[in-house]
Amino acid sequence: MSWRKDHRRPERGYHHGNLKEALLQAALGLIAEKGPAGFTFADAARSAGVSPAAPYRHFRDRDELLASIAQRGFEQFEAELTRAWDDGRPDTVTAFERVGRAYLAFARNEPAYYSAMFESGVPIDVNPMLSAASERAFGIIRAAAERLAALTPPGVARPPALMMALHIWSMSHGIASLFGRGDAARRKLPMSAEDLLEAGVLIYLRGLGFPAERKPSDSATGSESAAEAAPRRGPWGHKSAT
Amino acid sequence: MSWRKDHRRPERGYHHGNLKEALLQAALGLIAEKGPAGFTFADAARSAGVSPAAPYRHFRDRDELLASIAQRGFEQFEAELTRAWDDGRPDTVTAFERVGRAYLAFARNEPAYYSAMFESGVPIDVNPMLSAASERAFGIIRAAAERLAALTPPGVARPPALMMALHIWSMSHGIASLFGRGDAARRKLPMSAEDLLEAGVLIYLRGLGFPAERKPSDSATGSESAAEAAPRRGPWGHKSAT
DNA sequence: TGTACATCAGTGAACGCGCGTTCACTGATGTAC
DNA sequence: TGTACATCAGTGAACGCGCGTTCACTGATGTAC
Repeated sequence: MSWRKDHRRPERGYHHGNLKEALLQAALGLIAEKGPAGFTFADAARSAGVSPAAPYRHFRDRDELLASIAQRGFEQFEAELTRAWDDGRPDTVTAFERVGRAYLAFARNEPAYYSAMFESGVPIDVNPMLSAASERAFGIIRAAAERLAALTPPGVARPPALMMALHIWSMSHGIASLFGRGDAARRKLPMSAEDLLEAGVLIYLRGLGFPAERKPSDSATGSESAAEAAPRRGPWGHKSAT
Repeated sequence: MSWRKDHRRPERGYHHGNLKEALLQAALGLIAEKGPAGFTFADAARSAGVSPAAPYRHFRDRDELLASIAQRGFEQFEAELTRAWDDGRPDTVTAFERVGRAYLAFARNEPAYYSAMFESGVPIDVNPMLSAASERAFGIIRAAAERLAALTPPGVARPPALMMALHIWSMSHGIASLFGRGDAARRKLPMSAEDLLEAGVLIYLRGLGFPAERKPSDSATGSESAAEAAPRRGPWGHKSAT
């Protein structure tokens, strides 16, 4: 087709061409297989098909590789949460619950990223890029909580929006790490993790005055649909599909 | 004092005398230091002052040692939760919140046990003794949730008691693993983990109809104090002591 | 009470292995002129 | 367009290390008689 250099088959001569990326992918695969503690720098090199010394051209050590993966994970996580939140459409509560489901979906679909982010022991604070990425992801949850806080019916005592965000994050993370993944160390559940989280969030929201006393439209944004006022039932009535 | 053999000084001759116990303690200390992934069988032997072959007399391998620690952790955990629950005294809601605090306290005070139990990758299901111990610990939370469920005001939709127990467990575990320990990988919080959990549980309980519509006494047991009816305020009004 | 013997619990030397890391090197690529 | 040279990115051999595990062994303990 084309004779342009960029389109050459990646025949993998002496130079790999994109080893950094290949190492990240290889490590991700190994983490998915054996957990974040179960892969080594040499493993990643072997899996990428290069000599054990090659990774040193791209990462100072294993921790730097792991931190890169965690950072990328947080970025992808943020993107998923942003998409789910969809700026609070069609209404704040619906979007909020969707964020919760997106959280679990990420933990389930990207267990390697998730464990690199939360279970690998990578210190978040010491790496500015990493902690910024982490903050941006949490920022989505926090922004959603702030919109929710602005809607809380008057007269209902509520904590700061930050705290609400932390509650939702904690419950999501707790469910994800106790029940949300397929590995053998997790406990069996008589319901799906998704149903468990949805019910928990619903009860929590009810404790904040939602949706019984919910306003017909979000006065904070003035753009919510009438679906906002539709009555909601807990999901614990129907059997889980899982 | 006494010349009885049992009272001899443990002069550590050829025979250790209590090596199994010593290995468990040594491993516990190493886990506290470096995490459950960061210790080795040889480490434990060295730390207990014996040759690297000695542990094989007591444990098949590192996993069996780790499982023993996790089991012991669950037993101690169960004891703490039982003490905190105190059979629902002086009233169900107060005792329930106390269980939550005990959960966090255990995670904070016994991080080595906690991580062996929940973060070490030990498969719970395949070891009957271990999974039984785990079930007994969770049983305390479930029993508390069942008492709570029996008190739920009529007309308030609520999930099965098992699900309520899982919600509380998940939120507690989420807070403990994200914010509850001192290690560097955890995130900084503008409040204490205890306050965060207490507020979260209060909102959750409010979502179940507590305590606003709470009965003056637990009709389920008929033995609760009048404090049951006292109004409760969220802890988010006062500054955290931390 | 004493003795012979079996069993228990730990020793220490040895092994093979894979890891992290360094090193001089070399093939490939980019660029100045 | 061609050439010389600098730089880049990977090689492969080597090292020291600690781990898991095995092995024949031996000191200590318990017990039958």
